[in-house]
Amino acid sequence: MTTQCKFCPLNRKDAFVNMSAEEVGFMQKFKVGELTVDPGTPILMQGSNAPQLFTALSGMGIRERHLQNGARQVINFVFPGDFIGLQAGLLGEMGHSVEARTQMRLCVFNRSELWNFFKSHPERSFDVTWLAAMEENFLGESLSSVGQRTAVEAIAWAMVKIFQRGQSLGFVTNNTMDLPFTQRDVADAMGLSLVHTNKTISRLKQQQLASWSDGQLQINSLEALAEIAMTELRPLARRPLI
Amino acid sequence: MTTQCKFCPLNRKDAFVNMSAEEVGFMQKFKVGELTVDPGTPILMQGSNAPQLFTALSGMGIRERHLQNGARQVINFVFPGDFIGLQAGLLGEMGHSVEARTQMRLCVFNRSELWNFFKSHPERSFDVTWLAAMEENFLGESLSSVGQRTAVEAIAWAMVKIFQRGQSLGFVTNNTMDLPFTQRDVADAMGLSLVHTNKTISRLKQQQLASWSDGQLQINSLEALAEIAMTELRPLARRPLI
DNA sequence: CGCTGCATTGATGAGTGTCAAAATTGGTGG
DNA sequence: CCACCAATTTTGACACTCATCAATGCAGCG
Repeated sequence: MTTQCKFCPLNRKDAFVNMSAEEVGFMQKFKVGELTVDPGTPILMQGSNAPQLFTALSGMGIRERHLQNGARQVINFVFPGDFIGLQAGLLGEMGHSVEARTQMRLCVFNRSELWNFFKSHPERSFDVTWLAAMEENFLGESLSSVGQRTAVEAIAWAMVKIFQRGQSLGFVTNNTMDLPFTQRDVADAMGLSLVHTNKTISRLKQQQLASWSDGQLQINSLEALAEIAMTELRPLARRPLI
Repeated sequence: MTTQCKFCPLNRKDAFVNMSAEEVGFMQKFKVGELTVDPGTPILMQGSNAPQLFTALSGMGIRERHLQNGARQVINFVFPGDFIGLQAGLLGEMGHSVEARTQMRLCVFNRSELWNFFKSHPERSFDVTWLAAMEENFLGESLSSVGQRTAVEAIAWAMVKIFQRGQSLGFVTNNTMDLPFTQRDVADAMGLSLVHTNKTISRLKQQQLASWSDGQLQINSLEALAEIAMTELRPLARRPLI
């Protein structure tokens, strides 16, 4: 027997909407197991018709999409609480791959149950849709970054977004959090070359705004970064857990 | 009394999943009216908390997002059958604006009814989520275009996507369809400058691949374009109508 | 100890952006 | 029907951000 949902460590974090005991009970039935994967492990493959859906319990990863010429676009970064596989669950095919960047613990659901989900628990299906809308919203912001922001602006924006997400999950102490991603990941996320990304990051470091080395991201002034990124610092909404 | 749903012209197109008479009846109650707007009219505003949701019945438009420095990212193009306002309906705030590019006829729903929707008609709420997942998928593709494709590739990609959508809606005759967008719209969609977009389009015209002038897009070889764009030509899935 | 992957740095050049102006189109009113 | 205006498209010249190439350093690891 895997860990019970009522002991789920995420449900206690205030980044998330708390579930009622009844809801937890229902989710428990929906859950079919737990999966732990090592860094680098592919979790879902672009184009695949995966039978399983996941919620990230711990660890981080990336969503990425490959083009025919080998180019890679990182769609976004995966944090604990993220729901993985919505596209497979609904469309029958993933538009992107998901890959672990740290060791990750995943809560596993059965895709075939998704429909029961909608039928019997409208609140929960509403939550799924809420997450989808949130994702759509975020991708719109990303698109604006890649399309309209300069390299510095884009990287400042990415740092702000990542850092805020980290804060909400309690990953930040002393303005510092662990970042398991490579500079190539960030470069591919912002549509920049690795070299230029590297140079841009060092520029931000010189300006004492943010430093990222040895897998540690330290932000000196989130406000200053947000200013550069032309984005507003707003507290993140509480997310529902699936 | 506005036009009845059972006479909705979209429901007959084979781009869409057909609704049962019972479903149509339910949607009829959900519908609160119809709205016709002129080209250039803003339909929803970024940041607004709109009380109404729409389904485009006819005409085209764009979703766009503005940055603080005035830059604009076109998120995507709106075609008949598209559901507009999901973010407002679920998140309470739009992440982007929607603006008409031709005269548009819109089916108007009341946002406050959305929850009843989920509660009483799981199939329909499933459809809403399906559309959200589809949108997420598309935005991932767009992100890849803006981030990884060159100017020619990106514009070829955009043409393929628009043309395919046009085909599925019956807008194409003689390999030609009406395009009410400006080159600036396309430029802002692909993260390119207006000038470079213009020159790239003329290059495609010289190569006899596609010509776009006088609001008419003519595609000579969709296959060749798709090849350049590094994308596969797959028939579009039937979309549910909301 | 020699891999291999990642970060870092310098040099060079190409793809795109910016600027500016002319050509074209469409709409409006005299 | 013509004159005028605004919006859009088109073209040319030039500048610059950013990509590419290449080499070095550095850490982890079998």
